[in-house]
Amino acid sequence: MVCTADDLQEWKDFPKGLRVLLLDRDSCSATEIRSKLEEMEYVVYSCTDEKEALSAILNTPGNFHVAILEVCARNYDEIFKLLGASKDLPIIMTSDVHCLSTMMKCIALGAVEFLLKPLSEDKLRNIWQHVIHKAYSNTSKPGEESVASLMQLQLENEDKNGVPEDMEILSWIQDIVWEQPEGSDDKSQLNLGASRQGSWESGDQMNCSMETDCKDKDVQSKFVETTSHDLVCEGPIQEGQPQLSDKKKFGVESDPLAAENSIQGTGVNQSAGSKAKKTKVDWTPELHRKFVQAVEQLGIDHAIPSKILELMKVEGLTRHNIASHLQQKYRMQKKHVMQREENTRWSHYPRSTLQTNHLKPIMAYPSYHPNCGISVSAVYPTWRQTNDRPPNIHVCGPFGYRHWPQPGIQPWNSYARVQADTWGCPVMPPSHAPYFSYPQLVSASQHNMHTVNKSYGMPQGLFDLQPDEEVVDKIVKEAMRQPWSPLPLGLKPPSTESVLTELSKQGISTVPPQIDGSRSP
DNA sequence: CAACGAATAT
DNA sequence: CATATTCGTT
Repeated sequence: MVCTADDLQEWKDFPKGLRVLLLDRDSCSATEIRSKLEEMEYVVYSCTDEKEALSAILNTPGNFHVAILEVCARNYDEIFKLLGASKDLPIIMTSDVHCLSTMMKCIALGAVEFLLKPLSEDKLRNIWQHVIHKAYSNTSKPGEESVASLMQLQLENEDKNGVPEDMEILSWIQDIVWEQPEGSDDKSQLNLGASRQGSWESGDQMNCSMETDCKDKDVQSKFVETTSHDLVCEGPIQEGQPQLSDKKKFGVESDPLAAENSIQGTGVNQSAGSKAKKTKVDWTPELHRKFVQAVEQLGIDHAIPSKILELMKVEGLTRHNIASHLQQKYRMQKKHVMQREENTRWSHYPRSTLQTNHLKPIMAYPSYHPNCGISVSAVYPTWRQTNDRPPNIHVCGPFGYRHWPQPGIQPWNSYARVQADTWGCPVMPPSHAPYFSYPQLVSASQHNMHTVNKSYGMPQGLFDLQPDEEVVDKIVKEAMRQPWSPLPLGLKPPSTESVLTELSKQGISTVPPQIDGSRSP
């Protein structure tokens, strides 16, 4: 095979240096793609006709890690031969023609992904994932083993600062696995990855109708992701797609799939001419991620249902749905903040049981790096701070303590005009974080945190050191009675999720260990 | 009136 | 429980 799991393990700076075979008749487009790829430090071999590509693949097996092949009306047949010829090489098809059946055919024939042109950086950036997938799915079953190996990879990258625990790594992996830069069109990778070849039929069709309302059986497919925008969505939402006219060239019949981007569970409605999308919205992780992304994009201050709705571009979803979801999240956030609040008070004296043993005594004011705390927010990948917020923080009171009732600051449940953020983003000096907020894998149940963890594959576990429940409870209640009590202001360290997103946007796909600023030598 | 957030209902 | 629906405000 082209690239084995072992290769990957030893690969420094993966995916830099990944060798990409590029076939594009249009030299303009080829050049463009090439330069983008090269910016990401992929190594590109381009060719302009299929024969060349074919011989490159056949004669120098192992020379490429991944191929990007353009499909068009003219090379239609040859390209499929190419597809067939390269078993181990992950092949990404690309085209400027939006033709569903062609896409399907490509995928069915083994292409790992179909990217519609133009190929943005975002689309190209993650092509390495296919290499990984191929490599691991060839060695072992794609399931656990591969993840295990990945974990090992991560661990090896980790610079042994003792910070992350197994579970944390796991959640990294989860993050990585779940993390597709939104707005790009590449999420299909995951689906493909999960279900491997040929399963598109089930994958796609179910979007239409398969979802009968035999709910309650939670067996119901989670895979009704609302993701596959550009591939299939020709709904009203998307900007005009003139490409449709090209269909004929490819001999496609009328569009088989119509209401793609819609929420699942609409099976019921269909019959009635009107859209009676009354079915419950299932907030799948994917859907939720869209939501999250929308919120992030808007910035917490402006994340209101209608705007979120616009951004999510999910057909069938209503403002109410969003509002409801938002509310739920919001509440969750509030609750946590309050708890965390309390934790700051309780954390004056570091518990010995914590892995903070090797942390040195904390400085009262870590004026350095507001962001250095480890992800308190691991639990809240949701609310990324917006960058319009200056990095200097108002810390209330000395370390570990804040003057609690402090009049004159706005209520935390109104929209923040100042720094404080409505969502109650973490507000303590970053250096505190390690004391109480590691995503420890405490089984959340013992801490009454059940609401939080189970959803959306978020990293689990929160506050290791909780005072007795009733105490917390009491204080929480008190806090609720005094909404005017200000929260300390501060910055939230970016969530692992957003960090990873950002990194991947910058072409860094592995997680540098140093992002965890909390470790201490 | 529409959209919001909170409260309440399912 | 997760979502939907209702309610009072803006």
